[in-house]
Amino acid sequence: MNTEQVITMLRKNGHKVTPQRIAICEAVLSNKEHPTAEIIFKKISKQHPTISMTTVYHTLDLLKKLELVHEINFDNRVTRYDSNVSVHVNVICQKCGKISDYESEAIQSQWNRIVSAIKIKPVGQRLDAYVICEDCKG
Amino acid sequence: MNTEQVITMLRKNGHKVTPQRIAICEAVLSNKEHPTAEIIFKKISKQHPTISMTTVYHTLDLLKKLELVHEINFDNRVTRYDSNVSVHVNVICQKCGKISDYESEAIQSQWNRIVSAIKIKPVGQRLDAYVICEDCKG
DNA sequence: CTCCGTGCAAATGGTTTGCATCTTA
DNA sequence: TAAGATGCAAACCATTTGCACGGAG
Repeated sequence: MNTEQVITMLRKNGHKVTPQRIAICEAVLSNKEHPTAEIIFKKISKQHPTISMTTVYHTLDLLKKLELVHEINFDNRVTRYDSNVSVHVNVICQKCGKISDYESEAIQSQWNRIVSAIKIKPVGQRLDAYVICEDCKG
Repeated sequence: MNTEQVITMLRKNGHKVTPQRIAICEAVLSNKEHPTAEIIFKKISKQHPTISMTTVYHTLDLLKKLELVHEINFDNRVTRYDSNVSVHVNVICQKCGKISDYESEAIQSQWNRIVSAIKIKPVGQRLDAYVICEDCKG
């Protein structure tokens, strides 16, 4: 999803296009590491020194409604935003919290078998695998 | 997991056995609906009128460390506790928030294929499927 | 010109922490 | 009796809300 597509998407749904919104959209859609609102805020602050957390939260809510991002909580308290809305596995280290995404045809088809076994048609999904990563095993 | 097993588990790990702990353990381990700390607190309050949220939180943290429950956030803000630590799918309605568990040989084996495809040995997992349930479709 | 978006400041509320008292072992 | 558990009250802090100003359409 590039900048023009985001702008089109916003206009199509009757939302205004502001510099802040463009910056937030670009920041979250390009970051594959499940950033928090604060991480996005800090990234954008360099270009938009007057931006506020309020606007970041409002815009992320908007993107959530437009189905461009998913909201997920890996650890407590802080919400993370995932711009990968396709079927994938989040591999999360229990010690250091590092997150890696795995996405493949195989994962997709195994998941399809699971949902058809349950007889549902999900509108979304979340697959987490908790591990102790190599760095933390020592 | 019954009461005696919980008591044994606590003692084995050097923790004291108190009436409050027994009540909290029984409440969370018998409730399959992913209760919040407050739900557990209210359930126990009838038998233990002086119990506090502080104790509930402390005990749930303890059970988490002993791997008897998993901590999960389906919606924002409030943490839920899942006493089902086996491989299963949480089917969650996006509208009303109702949660159903699905567990089967098939799900277990498809998940095994996914983790072996990624070449990891997870210490735990979480599988969510988001749906709009029949009641909310109308 | 109108409506929506922005951002400051204040409120919210689930969870955590400090600490004095009580209980288990 | 010592180490740990309980529970009140206060602190915490990510997120939400109220509101006045500003910019997009």
